[in-house]
Amino acid sequence: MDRIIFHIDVNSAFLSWTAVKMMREGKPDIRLVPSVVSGDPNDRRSIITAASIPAKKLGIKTAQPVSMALRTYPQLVIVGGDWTWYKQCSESFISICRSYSPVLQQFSIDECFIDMSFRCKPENAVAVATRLKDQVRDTLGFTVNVGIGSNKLLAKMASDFEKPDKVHTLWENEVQEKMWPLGVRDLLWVGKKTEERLTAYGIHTIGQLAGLDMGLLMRLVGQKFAQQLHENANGRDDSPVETERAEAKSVSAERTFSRDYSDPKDIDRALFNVACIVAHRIRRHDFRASTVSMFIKYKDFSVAQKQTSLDQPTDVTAVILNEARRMLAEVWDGITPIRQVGLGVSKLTHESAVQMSLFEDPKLEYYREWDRQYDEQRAEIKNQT
DNA sequence: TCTGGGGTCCTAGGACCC
DNA sequence: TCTGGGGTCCTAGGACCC
Repeated sequence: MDRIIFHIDVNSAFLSWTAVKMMREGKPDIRLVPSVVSGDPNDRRSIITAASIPAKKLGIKTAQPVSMALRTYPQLVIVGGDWTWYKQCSESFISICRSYSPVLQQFSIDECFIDMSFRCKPENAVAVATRLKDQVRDTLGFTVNVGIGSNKLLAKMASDFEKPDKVHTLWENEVQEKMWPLGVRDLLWVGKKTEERLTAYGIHTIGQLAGLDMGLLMRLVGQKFAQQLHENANGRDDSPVETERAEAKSVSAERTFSRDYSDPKDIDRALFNVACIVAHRIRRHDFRASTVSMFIKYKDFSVAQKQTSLDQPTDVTAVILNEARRMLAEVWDGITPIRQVGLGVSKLTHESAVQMSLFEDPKLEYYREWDRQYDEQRAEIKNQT
């Protein structure tokens, strides 16, 4: 049976959500002028998290440095983000979508898929999607695009057509007309590198990709990816709408310095901070990690990274930090300026560590107590906000 | 102009075991 | 003494997503 999938995507999410909040405070609608949301508006190293449509028309793009956008348009309105507010907006948005179908997969903070197969007929899908989109706009104050297709890929591609506040269909019989003329870069999973490889062989459109010889495609992008690209370019995708949220497979944190640092004390302080954040996060989800990884990024954006396996899974900050410090000493000469440090853990389990008191570091109990106090303080700070 | 922060999945090569 | 092949785990690195 043919499925009916909706992909709902908030238009310029962070920017729209900030605009709604500002308007409640009696301020003008920043969606109507060139404006952007960035991490820290005062930091020259910040990049743009979301841009208004007028800003996009000037060539300002998401992920572009703020300083670059200011050069394009000095009067650009720059606002900071508010995660607490964004989470509230996201929850309200998702709950409206869920009222249309319980078979919902949240794809990110501002996107979801719903399976409407048993909820509407193909011929009234557009009417239902329009109702959903209008309901979000009229009750929450921000707009969404709804893409309709017979699978997730087509629905997602459709929601990316003209914006904002629009409903588009991309049924299988429309693939040739609506999707094949698009550039390969518009196909989901085709990024910069893949685009370069494809255009080097004269493959510019999704239609050309759809008809490409599999042998050649495999040599260009690898076997598995080739198969997926070939299916997707032909509009095929049998992945289900996953209602269960998958458990995290890794947790990481990273910090970019306001300028490049080369003093080991500064680097160690940053490593300490990210270790605290990562370890706290895994404890909160009752995880323990068996792999610790760290990386440093230099001025030229080249990265040196290391990863190591632990004998026993841990959630102790000091254990994770120690491994990271050891690896840092292996990859860094102690002189070359560093732009960014990061630390991550993976191979997560919920197993409690096997207690081998005979061999266990006697300091471990002290470390755990330190972590308990850290977690308590974090909880207090959270309660205050 | 000078590039954030948080994730997922895949591939390739080496070590080790049978 | 020299040889093969498969399976699994580990690390490094690359590409993509929002």
